[in-house]
Amino acid sequence: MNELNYCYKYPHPAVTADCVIFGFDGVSIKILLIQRGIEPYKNKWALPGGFVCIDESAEECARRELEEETGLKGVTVEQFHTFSDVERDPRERVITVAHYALVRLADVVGGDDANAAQWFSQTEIPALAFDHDKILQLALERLKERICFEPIGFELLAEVFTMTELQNLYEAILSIKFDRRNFANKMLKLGILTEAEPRREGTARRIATKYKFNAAKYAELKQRGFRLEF
Amino acid sequence: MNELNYCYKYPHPAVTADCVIFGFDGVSIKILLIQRGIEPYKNKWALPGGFVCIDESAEECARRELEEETGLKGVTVEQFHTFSDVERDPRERVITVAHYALVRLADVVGGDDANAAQWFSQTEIPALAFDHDKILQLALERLKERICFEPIGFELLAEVFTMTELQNLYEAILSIKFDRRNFANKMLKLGILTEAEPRREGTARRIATKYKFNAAKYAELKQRGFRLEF
DNA sequence: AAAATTTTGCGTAAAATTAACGCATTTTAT
DNA sequence: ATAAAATGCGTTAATTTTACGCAAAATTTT
Repeated sequence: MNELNYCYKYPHPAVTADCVIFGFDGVSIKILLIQRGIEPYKNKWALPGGFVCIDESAEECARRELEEETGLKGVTVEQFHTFSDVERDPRERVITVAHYALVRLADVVGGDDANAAQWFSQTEIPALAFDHDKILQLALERLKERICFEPIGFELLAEVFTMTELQNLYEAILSIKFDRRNFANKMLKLGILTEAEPRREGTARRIATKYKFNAAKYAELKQRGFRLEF
Repeated sequence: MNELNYCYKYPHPAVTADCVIFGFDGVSIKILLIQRGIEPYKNKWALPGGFVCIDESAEECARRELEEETGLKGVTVEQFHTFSDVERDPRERVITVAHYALVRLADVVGGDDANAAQWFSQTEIPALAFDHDKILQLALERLKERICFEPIGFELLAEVFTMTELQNLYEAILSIKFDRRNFANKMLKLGILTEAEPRREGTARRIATKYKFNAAKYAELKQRGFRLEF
């Protein structure tokens, strides 16, 4: 079975969906890559992704391929750009819809049995297959822009976190240092954080306050036309 | 010649590029639509656009189709979303890369001979073919977001304009009223406007100052990491 | 032509926000 | 035990935003 069964009056490009998956280890941003098992670019590292089936949307494809290649399930991906240069792929004309997502590193361990999926720091990233370097670069830019206006950062942290952890995340993504006290004031004034545990009394104080992201409050504020900013 | 000459091992979707073209008549935002001459949706209004050829990028296709269908030449379009729902088109699986652009209405008149291309105000827009209503709606949202951070509005005005014209444009896009004096101060403080004509002396003063957008100055500021905001 | 209205330029003052930093105590690392 | 870093709770000055006044020039209406 190697027949060419799908025929059209005009040439059709193939369409793929690729994923840039971001994680955070407490210090720096991580990116999830897979090692290709077949030609072209065999053994090269690449973004997870694959061909869009005829009965699924690009987003559905991105999620399916992500699970197949890395074991990551139920991730909410969002498209950020479509790459349509004519010579992107040596095999045939391929247009790719690039997506990104933020995941908790803790949720990932163990998903990668058969597959060579691995997290890389930005500094460790090897040369990637196809034009995936370019795709990754744009994803990083969009992540920076996005985190300034929407509270997507919380998706990278554990459900409960300290203000310092949150600040480290923002500093890692934006490559900016904030004043600790001003950062905390700004975040708290937004009104989208809730204290997660009652503060301890008496003896042991001076333990960092734990917070949760309050999605309900954010949704309410957003509807009233409110905007995050950093 | 109606043969199916282009054959593949797996099914391939068709890919199109569509354009949301914005104009401004001094009072309200206009959108350029074309009337379809063939089925499906024959005689319905739709966004300019068409099938991506095998040797052109989506952006190149958008520009080509725009010229073919409306006579508009040399427009810089920018993609903003790819629509890939399975049932978008009754003929076959079609994925579309949606673009938008801002043009000066003055530059357009006369381009539309053979084609039924027409400008519509937001309130006049009829039900559109395919999912083009959805595409247009997202384009409007993106335009609002974008104009808050990048000086794209100048592309809609004549080269030389008054502060009041600029304010009217912002108010039309954002559906917000600004204080005239505060708006002018904010715009001038950005440092991206240049006075276009020397102000008249003596007798006739009190004629609105004319400005030009200073692209060079904006480029310089942007490189230093500066951000527009409204 | 006169009167009324709108547009334009040039401000000011109060309110709100941002930015820079102090300090004592507790926890963690050496 | 000692040094270094983290945490909570502020203050103050500079900057930015917001609301609005007023008179001259231009425009529209009567």
